[in-house]
Amino acid sequence: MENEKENLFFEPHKRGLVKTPLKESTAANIVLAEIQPDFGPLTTPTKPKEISQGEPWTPTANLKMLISAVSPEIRYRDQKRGLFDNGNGLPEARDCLHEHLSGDEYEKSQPSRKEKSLGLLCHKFLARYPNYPNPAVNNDICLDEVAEELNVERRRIYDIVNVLESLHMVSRLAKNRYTWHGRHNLNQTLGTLKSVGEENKYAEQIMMIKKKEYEQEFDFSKSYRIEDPIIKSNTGQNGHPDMCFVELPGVEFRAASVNSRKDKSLRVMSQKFVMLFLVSTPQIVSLEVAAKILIGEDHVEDLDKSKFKTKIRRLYDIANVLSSLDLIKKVHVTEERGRKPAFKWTGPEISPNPSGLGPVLPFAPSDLEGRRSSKENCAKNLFSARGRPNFTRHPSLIKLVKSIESDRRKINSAPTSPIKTNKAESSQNSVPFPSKMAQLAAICKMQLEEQSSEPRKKVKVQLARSGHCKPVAPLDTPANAELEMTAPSLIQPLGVVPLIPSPLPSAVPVILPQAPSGPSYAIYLQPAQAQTMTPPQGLSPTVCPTPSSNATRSKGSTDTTTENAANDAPKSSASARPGSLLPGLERQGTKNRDREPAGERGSKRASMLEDNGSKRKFKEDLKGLENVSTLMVSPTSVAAVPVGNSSALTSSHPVPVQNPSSAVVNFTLQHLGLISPGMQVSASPGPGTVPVSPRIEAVSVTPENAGTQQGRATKYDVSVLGQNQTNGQSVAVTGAQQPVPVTPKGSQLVAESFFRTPGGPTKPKGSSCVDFDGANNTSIGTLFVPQRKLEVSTEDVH
DNA sequence: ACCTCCCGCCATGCT
DNA sequence: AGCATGGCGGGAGGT
Repeated sequence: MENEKENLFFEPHKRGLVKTPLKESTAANIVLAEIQPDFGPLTTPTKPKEISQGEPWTPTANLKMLISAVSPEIRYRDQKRGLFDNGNGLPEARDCLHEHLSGDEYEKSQPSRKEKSLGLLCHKFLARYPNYPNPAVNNDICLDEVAEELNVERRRIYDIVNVLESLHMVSRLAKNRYTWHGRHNLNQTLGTLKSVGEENKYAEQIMMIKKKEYEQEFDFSKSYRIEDPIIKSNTGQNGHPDMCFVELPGVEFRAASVNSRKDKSLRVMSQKFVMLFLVSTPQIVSLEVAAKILIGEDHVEDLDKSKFKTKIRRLYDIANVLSSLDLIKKVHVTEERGRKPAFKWTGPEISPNPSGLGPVLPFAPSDLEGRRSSKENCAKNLFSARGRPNFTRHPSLIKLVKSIESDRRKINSAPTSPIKTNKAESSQNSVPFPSKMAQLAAICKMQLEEQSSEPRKKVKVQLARSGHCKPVAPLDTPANAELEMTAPSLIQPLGVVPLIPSPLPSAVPVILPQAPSGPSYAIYLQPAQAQTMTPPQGLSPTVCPTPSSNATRSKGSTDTTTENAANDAPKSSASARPGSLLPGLERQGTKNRDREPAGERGSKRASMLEDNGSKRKFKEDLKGLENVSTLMVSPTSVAAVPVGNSSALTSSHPVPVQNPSSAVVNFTLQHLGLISPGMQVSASPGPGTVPVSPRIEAVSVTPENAGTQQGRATKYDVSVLGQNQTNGQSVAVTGAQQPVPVTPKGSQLVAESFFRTPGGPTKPKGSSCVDFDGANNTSIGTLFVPQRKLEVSTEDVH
């Protein structure tokens, strides 16, 4: 992680490949990762120690040292590592060592549970490979070797690889062999997942669950049950396709065995989990909700507690890997029920790349190439699957894929690399260290960044500005940026949020045509399901935006204020892939991310507002809301256009849905009391647009591993509900995310935050937020929700 | 006591 | 049969 830079174009662990005895490898040593690029293939593995500790020259290394100095835990770990290094993986050696130790000592020498965590292991694993591998090089991964080198059971490697596979960061080549793709396809994959998530109406589902919860809450007599009629109905009827696995051509599973595998549950779960983040507005997803949704999709019938528990366990596994990838980070959402573990998306903001609008990040030359041809391929086999989700592809496809890949390699050889160098920074975040250290780490990081990436930052800022100008916030993402450049016309104003539930064009699975530049994705559906998919029907009407949130709010209001969330977004994202080709772009994405919270902040305040309306009343309100929602916004549509993604709109909906009428919407909202009279939701992103976020529930998000993300403690109020609120989304789309045209100030802020945020010591709760981007800084308006008044303000609260 | 999630049994399915 | 995969959930470490 930390040193990805170095890894950039090195062949992924050749050493491993050629190396004979794995044992020598330094499993432990690699911990944070730094792999020296040049281990010769045949050379014996260099001692990890050298590697890991001798990185002084790297900024990362410095950071580590600092952290280590400060953190006993880390130091301890390092020490252990040292031990191992000495023993160098030879079990015998280690044992001997242990023999000399007293029980106590022995214990200490034993890696603690934490040190064996999947997250850490994943970091080690990732450290072995460059984020953006040179396709020309051999990027094969031998699971056995990796397992040995990392000193873990192969089973654990599967856990990691399966998740990576779900993101197309690796693809299976053959038994025991995978190919490392790194992040080349990541954005594209995420875009696809987002599209699929939208189609699946995950946003709606989340809302429903939330709603249910609220209702239950108020209904004391009811005990909390996982099984929900709603869910069931959703899954069953709403055509929720039980999509199995979204593949990216060229990266698909090649081994028949794998393809045939029953469910690929971990992989599928991982994708779905990611989808949830991508479609929810505050990109925060609680494990509980995620588990319910995932279960719901599968077999609602069997929902039971044990299943739920199991699901949660799996989600933790997945979350650990995703966290290592810096795509999410753990937070806590405080609701009436108390603190609930949740995860916040910290990955790049992405725009759906469904039908063809370009993939999110077409930049990489390599990708372009692959994409080109992939489209065709995909389509064909999609349907191969018959009874069960079949991942098997037609032979011809395989050939295609191969050829594509070879092309890709040729093409890619030089490409991307240069810029990527910075990634190290981002990865650093991932290293888990005590939250206490987080700040320190953040600071260090900041410093490092400043030192190393000044130029880049500037770039980022610039991009950000441009992004602001863009109508839709999401556009800020790299992808968007690209879009903008290439096809400005495509971009739609925020207002464009489709209020009309549009039947998903893509209903049938299948292939998501890529933009010209991008490859298409094939979604394998169960045959039966595929059919179902089409009608968005059932659910949409029901969706009730916020009601539940309100409820929550009341109770939760108390908590609400409290938290700080880390908004590391700016930093994390920025740092995340410094090296990437699209540094600037990515950062923008980050910005967007940051922005999102803005709306939430408002909600927080709202939370403060007290309502305490009677439950009954609340319910009534809910009902009203529901109706409204039905009337005005289809969840689906909302979901589809999460953050005002122009691309999404265009692509997903063949016919750009025009906002029926912002006036109508406003009227409705006002009428319902969802927004204050003064407020306006405008269809087009413009100044004055009011981002209204229905999420009433003010939830505070507390970043958990500050360490990972550089924990800056910034206050970040998030309404949990926001995740799903349809309404919220719809409304939010309008304004919140897309701040008005960028004001100079805004941009400045951005820049500022960019630099400052990370390092900033914890801000007192109240403070803050400045980190978000300028866009947020404007207070937009107040949203009234039944009983509660939500203040939607993007501005910095203090 | 609850949250996390490691660990490894064992089913599944390919070779 | 043997091996690769990976579902699954008991139960233990952490807080």
